[in-house]
Amino acid sequence: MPSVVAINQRARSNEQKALRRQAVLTAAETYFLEVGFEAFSMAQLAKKTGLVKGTLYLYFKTREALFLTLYEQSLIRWSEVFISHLSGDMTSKAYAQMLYTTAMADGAFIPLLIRLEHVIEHNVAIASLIESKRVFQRQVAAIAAPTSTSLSLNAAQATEVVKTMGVLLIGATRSDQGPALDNEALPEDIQDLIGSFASEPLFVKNAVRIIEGIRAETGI
Amino acid sequence: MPSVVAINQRARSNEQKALRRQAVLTAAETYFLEVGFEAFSMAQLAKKTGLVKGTLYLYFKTREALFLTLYEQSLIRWSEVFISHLSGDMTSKAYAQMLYTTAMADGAFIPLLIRLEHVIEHNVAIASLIESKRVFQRQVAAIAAPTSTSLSLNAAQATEVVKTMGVLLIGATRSDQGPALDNEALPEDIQDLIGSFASEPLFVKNAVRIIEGIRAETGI
DNA sequence: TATATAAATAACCACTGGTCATTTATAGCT
DNA sequence: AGCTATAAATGACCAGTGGTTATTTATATA
Repeated sequence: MPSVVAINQRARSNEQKALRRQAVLTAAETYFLEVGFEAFSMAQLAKKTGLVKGTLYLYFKTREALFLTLYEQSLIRWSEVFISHLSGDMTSKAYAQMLYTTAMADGAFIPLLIRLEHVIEHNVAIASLIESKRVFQRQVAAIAAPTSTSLSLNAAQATEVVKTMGVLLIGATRSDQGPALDNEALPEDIQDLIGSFASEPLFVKNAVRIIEGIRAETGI
Repeated sequence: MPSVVAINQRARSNEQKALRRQAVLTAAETYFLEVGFEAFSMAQLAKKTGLVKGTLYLYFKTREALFLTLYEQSLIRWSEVFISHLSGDMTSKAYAQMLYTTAMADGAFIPLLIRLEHVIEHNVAIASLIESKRVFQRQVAAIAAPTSTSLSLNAAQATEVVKTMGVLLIGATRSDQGPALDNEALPEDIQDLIGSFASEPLFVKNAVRIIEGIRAETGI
């Protein structure tokens, strides 16, 4: 009764099935990091896993269901890293910078987050969607607690900061999602324009403005 | 020499071709508003225009090239409406509210804006991309000028406000892009969560924080 | 060792965006 | 008025997509 499922073996126990499912997810994440969301094909993923396309649909109802799971995992993973980097007393700038750095360091998190509502949530069972929202809610709470002490905010303020940071992160990192125009054949004015949307300062500066704005609203 | 191109006629002059191209764009926008980005198919669009799929590719190199043009047109259209609603002296809240309202009123603008970098720009000739960025730059400048007087900011601050508002708008309207779960069969905690991301207050509140943050940085 | 079960398969489906050799409307010339 | 060169329009075609399902087959159990 092997607990590891080799290729060409069948996953029969629940444990084996969970293992195979996770193996698919791991392969999917690697493949996703290679080719991105749009070029990601289920047939290719099947080849990478050594399974066949139809088998993948035994483990995930749709392509988007797979991505939703990938998103949940990356959200949890990033949250834990971010929380572990929060310290007792931080400036809003240090906090924002740490949030940005840890989020960017997780290659899958932002690209998945960015496509959540537009694409991923549109081809998923409602039950999965609800489950995903609950995971989100739980992670917001998990981050809000240390945020409250790090930034000396009350609980409601900390929760608002966390939620708002997510919103800002999505907007600010948009420029990183454009095509890779590695060749600097772009005219200078366009390079300047793109440069003025560099995601890191865009995020950090506005995160600070928002956090300080929330803090200032204390007594009102 | 008719200047209007009827169906089953051929567009030969440049003027006729431009007209037909615009007719395709108009049909595309209507169709887009009906079915959204993901369900939009070139074959269906062909049927709606009375042309044939291959003919569409005479006017647009790719599906995304069509969407890029639609985006440019909606950007210009919205800019003009927004500018026309700016007055000499506005609170940052009134300004933000007007920006949000006019942007939402244009059904195509935000859904296209949101997909610009992730999808649209990835299947378009570099020349078109550059052209599109120039249109963007021009509209930012066109909005920044009245913004400067409306909010009593200097030119650099006004430009930063305009650019940052775009970033925030994308993040804040994300929740509107989720699947239409009209049925209130959602559990209450999920409804509350979704409610806490209502795009309008999310945008307006944080826009004010950012504008006031930028204003406060004047003397530094 | 035989059998029931369900995991895995492979052929299949309708569809997609995009291409291109062929057809044909028509502007301009004789 | 009729001819011809041009290029707009067509439709058949392509490789690929996400997803389905009847069939095969590995394997736990009796």
